[in-house]
Amino acid sequence: MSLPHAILTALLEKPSSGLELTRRFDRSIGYFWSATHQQIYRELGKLESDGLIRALPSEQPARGQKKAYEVLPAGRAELARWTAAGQDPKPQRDALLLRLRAAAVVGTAGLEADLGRHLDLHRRQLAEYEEIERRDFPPGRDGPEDRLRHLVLRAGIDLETFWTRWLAHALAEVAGLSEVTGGTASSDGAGTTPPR
Amino acid sequence: MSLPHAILTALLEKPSSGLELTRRFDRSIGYFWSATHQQIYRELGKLESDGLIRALPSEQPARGQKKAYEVLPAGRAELARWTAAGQDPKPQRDALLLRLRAAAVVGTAGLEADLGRHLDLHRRQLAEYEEIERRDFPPGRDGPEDRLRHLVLRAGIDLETFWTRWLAHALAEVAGLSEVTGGTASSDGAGTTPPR
DNA sequence: AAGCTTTATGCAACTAGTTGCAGAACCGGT
DNA sequence: ACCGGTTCTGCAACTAGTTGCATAAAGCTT
Repeated sequence: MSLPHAILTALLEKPSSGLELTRRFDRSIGYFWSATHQQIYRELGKLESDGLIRALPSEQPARGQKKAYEVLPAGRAELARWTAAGQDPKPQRDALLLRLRAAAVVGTAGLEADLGRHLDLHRRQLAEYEEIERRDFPPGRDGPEDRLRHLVLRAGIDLETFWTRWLAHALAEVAGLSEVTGGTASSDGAGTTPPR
Repeated sequence: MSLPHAILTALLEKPSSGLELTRRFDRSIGYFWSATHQQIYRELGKLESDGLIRALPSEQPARGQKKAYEVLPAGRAELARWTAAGQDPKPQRDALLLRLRAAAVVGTAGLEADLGRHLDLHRRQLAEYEEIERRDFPPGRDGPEDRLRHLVLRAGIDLETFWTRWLAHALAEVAGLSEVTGGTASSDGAGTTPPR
């Protein structure tokens, strides 16, 4: 139940149309709460009919016509309420870790390439975050809002740093394994599931 | 599309009934791929009708009666296929970071308590992981399967370490902010959304 | 043996997120 | 003025995950 609040936040930062929101989700907000344009349009409709946002009155709002929204007081209040409320963390889901665990049972064949690809992706993301930090948070700018936003960015940077390190380590480990066993570790499951 | 593979992995490690699987998901597998008993029962049915697993023939399988499953060769093959195949990482979703960003706009009121609660949860999880490491990976045990499983556990430990550190830092930062502004930073949105 | 609790399996309905497609305006070039 | 690509909005159908409840057997209690 966070998408509407992600949208409210984005709209408070700057009133936007559906597509503008989509683009901003692809850049900044989407780094920790991604959404497709479909979700966004649907949610905008819902938020409007709930009276939390409204379409800025401009040109006639026809199909294929840009339509910008702004947050109403009720929307700001709802966002404040949600921000203050406690929430339990969502259960984790990480397919890569799961695959590593599966590899312990069925063998590591084919894993290396994908680990490398992930490493590359995380390196890129890290570089992007660092670029943003350089651009948006030069030493000096540190009003309350900046400090909070910087904190969030730091989480992103540190997370990507963690993943690049871990993936590099994992890659070395997996490479070591396939070297020893000649391509696949325990691909017959011996040692874990004894043949019956 | 990872749940069936999580189940196959778990069943290869040890044939189990639905409830046993559920419990094991709550402990080890669920740390990086959680699932409710509902998902598991449904998926077991699907996997069985697809011929990837089968019910161990034992007592008559009536309702309210334990029914254990084991993986068939086709299931092992499917798991190996999936493990080897490359997959794009799922888009990130982190409600806490989102809330911090919202707080930059609507104020930090009420955040501190919840940050503290999250810190506590992550500390507990970290302690649990470290306990598992002590118990299951004493120095010496390092066959191929152990190395891979240990690698996964290390990811968990390092992630939780990261979060506890970051949360402690965030908590200090937020406390500093509310001290300066008297409880809420920029709760009227000034500075970000100039009043029109 | 009658009732209560726990264990185990499962159905049905719902919410959130994804994918594929389509239609209207707008913006160039010819 | 017409055509073709791009922008912008949106519907419909699907997949994955969650919540609430039902039902059957087994074990314990009196």
